[in-house]
Amino acid sequence: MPEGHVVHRLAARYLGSFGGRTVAVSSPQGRFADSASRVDGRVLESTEAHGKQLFLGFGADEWVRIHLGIYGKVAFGRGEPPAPVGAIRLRMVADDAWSELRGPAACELIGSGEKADVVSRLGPDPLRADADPERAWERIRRSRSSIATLLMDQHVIAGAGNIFRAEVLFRRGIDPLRAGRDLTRAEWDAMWTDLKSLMDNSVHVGRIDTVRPEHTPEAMGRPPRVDDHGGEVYVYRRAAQDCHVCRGPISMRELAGRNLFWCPSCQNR
DNA sequence: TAAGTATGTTAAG
DNA sequence: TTAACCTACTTAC
Repeated sequence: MPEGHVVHRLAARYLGSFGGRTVAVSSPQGRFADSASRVDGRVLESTEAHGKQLFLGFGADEWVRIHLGIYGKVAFGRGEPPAPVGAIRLRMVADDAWSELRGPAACELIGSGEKADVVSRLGPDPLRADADPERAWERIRRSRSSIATLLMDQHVIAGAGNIFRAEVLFRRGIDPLRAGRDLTRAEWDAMWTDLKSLMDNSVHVGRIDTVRPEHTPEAMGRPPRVDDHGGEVYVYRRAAQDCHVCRGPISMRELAGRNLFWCPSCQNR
């Protein structure tokens, strides 16, 4: 379930459950076993999220870098940890808390230099206070790639994924296939501001809700909608369904290997 | 039992 | 542009 908001929530949760405490670290599945033994019994001192990258800090120079990929999940609990079930790559246990990481694309122990390298390759993360949207704009304003492609490129903007991309483009009325260099500065500023507020909200509520109050099914006099990804959205995974605003059909096509959703009538700018 | 699906990234061609 | 790779769960046969 991983776009950037999930990763920021995980950083807070790992810190809340284990920060400043001695933790038992293991890898029941085995693939992280050698590295786990090197931080086993140490104190988890800090956690950081940069886009979709999660870092768990042990001492000044040892970091567990986690990237959930498309399947990765973390379960947390209190009290005695359950017997291992399935492929648990990273298990962390303190005296009264435990966590289990399954299915990450990456889980590795790295030094602060490698961590800095990873972070330096990322674009600004709208969820971070130190984000500089100007860096993203410098890339976008020169690029022939579509804005839809650019929004998913972690070197341009870090943390947005397929849902935030589809939803912010809808909310700004922007045709996803427009080239980055054809966007105006005002359009970019509005998009960044909107993306930031959508992502901030998602960190707080733990799901992606993007539908404005005036467009909810209730406000539009329509039956409430149950979405299996858990949030209220305008276009994501709503191919061929009615647009909440104009009631025309939502479009879908594949773009760079990912499904792109948009409303051709509302997104004409 | 097999196939299909998923909010992602990387490497090979 | 395509395939490979992480894992669990749902649906079809």
